[in-house]
Amino acid sequence: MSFEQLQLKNQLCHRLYMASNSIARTYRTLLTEINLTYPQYVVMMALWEEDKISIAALIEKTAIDGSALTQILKKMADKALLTVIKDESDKRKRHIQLTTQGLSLKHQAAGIPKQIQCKFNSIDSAQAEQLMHLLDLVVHDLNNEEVDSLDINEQRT
Amino acid sequence: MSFEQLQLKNQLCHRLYMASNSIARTYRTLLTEINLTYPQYVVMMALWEEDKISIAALIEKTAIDGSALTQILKKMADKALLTVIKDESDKRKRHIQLTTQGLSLKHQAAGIPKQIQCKFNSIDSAQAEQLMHLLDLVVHDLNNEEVDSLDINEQRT
DNA sequence: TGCAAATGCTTTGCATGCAAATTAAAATAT
DNA sequence: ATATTTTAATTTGCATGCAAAGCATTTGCA
Repeated sequence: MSFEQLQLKNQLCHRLYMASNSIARTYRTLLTEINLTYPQYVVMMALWEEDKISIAALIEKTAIDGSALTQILKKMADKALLTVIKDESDKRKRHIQLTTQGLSLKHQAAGIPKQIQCKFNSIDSAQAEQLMHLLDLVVHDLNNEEVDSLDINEQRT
Repeated sequence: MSFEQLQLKNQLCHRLYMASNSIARTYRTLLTEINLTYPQYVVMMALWEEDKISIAALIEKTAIDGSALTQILKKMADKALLTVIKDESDKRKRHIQLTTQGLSLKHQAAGIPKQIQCKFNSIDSAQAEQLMHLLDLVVHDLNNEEVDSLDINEQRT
């Protein structure tokens, strides 16, 4: 039996692990200046794009785990970046709304993407596109297992 | 001022975030069966490749943070997968050695890479290679900032 | 030789990510 | 109309990832 595939250097997953940690670490440094963590920054980006959305929509958009998001939103509310509003028509739902402070933070954050991009000296924009595309495929393959096998089943019947 | 770059869908980092989480989640399911977490599995892979290495070497090989690794190794020692051995020649150092049990786990884990690969239906091996290569570039760019700028300075003088 | 600086790890504190259990409210089925 | 199921979030418990501080040891140097 061969164990080559158990070698770390051959594993896509380990590359992803390292790359994801590296990038989070890089962001952390920049984000400390505006008092945000990386997931908090992701939430802010989602809300800067579309404000006053439901928590479910925020989960969908950010891909942050729901139970983690609850905690994150609580901290962000404590920092007066946003407000949690109960939906009167459906009392199970909550909506998130940015405060004036949360909105204005967008200007301070506007330079961050460029600062990150500056660090990528070995990759051109075409390669970045390619990378994003490949990562989308990975995520699709890993997350839509039930769906895909369902499709297969449907073809069978 | 344009805020396009603040859009989540345009961000490489968010792709990496999602992909890394997806893959960790996928492994988690498989690894539960052999009672390992993903970082613990990474440590095991490193040790299956080369046993009796120092903690520093393990950090180098796994890219796991040192302080986290201390905790992880403690738990793995509790599970009798490995032993921490003090280096008599340099009492600051420790070496990690697999137990018989830790060694034999390799056989139970041998099928895991293939099980993961089976889930990738949208990517062929060439694309996987490409992806790994691009991720290597990302990691290099983000981790070797000091080194690179040092090179530049050296060229200047 | 003697002591400051560098090493190799560990400890601490904080912020997730996630599975599983819980809670409250709304939608459905009978 | 009422019981059952589903949905939307929160709570809980465990395992990291990481920066910063702490601790023995070793090195390097005056």
